[in-house]
Amino acid sequence: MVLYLRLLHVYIKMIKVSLPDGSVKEFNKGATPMDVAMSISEGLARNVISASFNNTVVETKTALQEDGSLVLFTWNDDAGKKAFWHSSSHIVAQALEQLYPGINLTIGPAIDNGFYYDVELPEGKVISDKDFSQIEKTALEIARGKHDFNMRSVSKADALKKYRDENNPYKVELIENLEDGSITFCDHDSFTDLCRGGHIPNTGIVKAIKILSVAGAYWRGDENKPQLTRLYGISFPKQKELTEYLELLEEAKKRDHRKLGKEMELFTFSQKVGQGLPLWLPKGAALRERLENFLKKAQKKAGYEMVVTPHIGQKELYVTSGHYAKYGEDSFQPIKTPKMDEEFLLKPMNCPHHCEIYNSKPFSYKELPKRFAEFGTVYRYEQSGELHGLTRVRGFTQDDAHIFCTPDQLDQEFKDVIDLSLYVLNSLGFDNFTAQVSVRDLSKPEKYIGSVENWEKAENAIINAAAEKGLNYVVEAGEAAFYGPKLDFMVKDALGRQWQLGTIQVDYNLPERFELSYKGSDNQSHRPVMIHRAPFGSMERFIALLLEHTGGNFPLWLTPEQAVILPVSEKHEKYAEKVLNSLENAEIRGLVDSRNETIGKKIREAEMSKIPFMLIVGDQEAQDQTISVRQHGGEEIGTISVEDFAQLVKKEIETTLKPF
RNA sequence: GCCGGUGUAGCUCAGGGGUAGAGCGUUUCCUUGGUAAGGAAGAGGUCACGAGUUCAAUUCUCGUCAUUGGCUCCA
Repeated sequence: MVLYLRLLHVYIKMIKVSLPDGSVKEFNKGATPMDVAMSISEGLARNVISASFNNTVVETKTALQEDGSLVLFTWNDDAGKKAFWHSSSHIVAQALEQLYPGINLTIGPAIDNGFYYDVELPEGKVISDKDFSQIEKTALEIARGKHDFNMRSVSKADALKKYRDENNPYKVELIENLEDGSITFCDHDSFTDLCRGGHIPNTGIVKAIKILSVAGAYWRGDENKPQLTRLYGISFPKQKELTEYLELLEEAKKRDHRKLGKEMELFTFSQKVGQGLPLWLPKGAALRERLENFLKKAQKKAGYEMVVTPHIGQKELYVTSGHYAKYGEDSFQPIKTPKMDEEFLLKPMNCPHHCEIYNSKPFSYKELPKRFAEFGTVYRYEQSGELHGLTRVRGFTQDDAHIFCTPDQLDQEFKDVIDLSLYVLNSLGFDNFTAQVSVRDLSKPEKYIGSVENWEKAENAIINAAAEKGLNYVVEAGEAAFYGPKLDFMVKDALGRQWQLGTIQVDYNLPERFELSYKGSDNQSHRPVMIHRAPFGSMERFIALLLEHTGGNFPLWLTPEQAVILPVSEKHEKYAEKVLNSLENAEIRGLVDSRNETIGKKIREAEMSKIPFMLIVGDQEAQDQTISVRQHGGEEIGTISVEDFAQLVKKEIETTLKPF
């Protein structure tokens, strides 16, 4: 019977299309997603720009040949935007072909915010931002032509011939890696491009195109291959949306930590000191101290012990750890001493030092885990082009700690570190982070040291812990450190770029290399497991992201001077001090002597420093034993008593800094 | 390291082959004890650095350094 029905379907050329709402509709074989949209409503048909059929991206005019599930996408769907932006990259490519005859196109995918196209320009040509408006204009003219996007299959031989004739080695390379029969081109207007599909119906839907930037990008991401010119762009179905997007970018720039750091006098750089070596100004140093104390407190409760190690170590130390072999050449070069053959390296990480601390005395299994913590400043010779404000520097301080434990304790320790990391992120208002589990690239075993067995153990331990803690995590192959897999907490900056903050890494290799051991209950010597971890990651990057997230408006307890108390004349100073003293229990400081300064100036200074609470103390207040409290920005909270204010501050601190 | 951009007063920026400008800030004085207050007067720049072209370079060219958007990298 079933067979009969199926045959009947084939006979009358009908297909069943199931839709996301669960409904199933019948259509003539060869119906397109656009036909399906039309059958639902005209409005939907006007807005549908892309579709997926049986989980494969299709065009809106792809003829459906079999039963299956169909999802229609509009501009409001991510998949719709992808199709829109990818189609836009075709339009821009056509504009580039018109403007730069002899150009070689390579690839032009959609990305999270827009699209890019990698091209090889004709000899001697460059594109700079001055050329953007011309490209945008040309692309828009093409778009206005309302040209349909049409897919067609091409044989491998024909495809190769086309691009060999055009002398485009990049497309040839791409096609050579494709299977004959699966190769498709996409045409619109007079333009043709190798493409696997996913386009909007026609170019006319694209109403606004903006070229955002130009950059160099290596072919296939390989720095040994030719460098192409990459144009980044974005497009919208309405001009207004482009304007809004550009305004959003402007807003984001205001939260740039480099701008805020300068305004708030937190840190600076000096050409004389050197590239990528931040100088912390008094207010920035105070902020760092606050953060350090916050973490130290939590770590103390979690059973960590502080240690201190020097900033340099003998070369031999890093040869033992394996870091020298891996990074020696590309690092700050050894420091010589008057003695022959004696070389020291600036420490690029704290682990080897901490291993030697562990080695300073024998441990029983009863004493484990040992948790050694240090705010350790390290130096890494990052490529000059990679330096970026405080997020990528050459000298930075890790909130580092190494946990030495028995294999049995690993799971629990790892989970405890996850808890600590989450506590840190949550306390400081980072709610939008993702967890990334970085594992080996199995195809490149030469990149990693240590036994396969240990790697598998470590990777499983991390994935289990992440799953059990309910983290929203992704697994990235090939992102592991050379000595072990890791779990990183990723946070986006103001412009949406992802940065790694906290990190937790399982390491079976260093204990091996440093011959670490403990005496087990069986009276035998055993190898401990090591966890590297840094909940902030580095003070520098963490503060950078904290600035971009808060726009500089920190929770009360974080600012160097949380409250300014402004006695308006000498006779009120005693009273101001009383206010101060009553607040001191709540960790408030910062009496500013304002005797010889005008009120307005002090207020201005306070506001510029983004101090969230300001107290003005005068006759009235002294008499009533009250304070008038204003929040940053000038909004008056009200008049309250000294005691109430102290309570308010205490409450603020308690709610912000939940006990760990 | 590579491909683009940028570098002018403390900050934000304009200018442009004839050795410099604005706003804000800063200094002094006056006014005002109350929320980025008003008035007056001043200070402050080898126009990142070096070389070249030129009668003349801050301006044009090249190099260096720094910075910035990407790529590669990220212990």
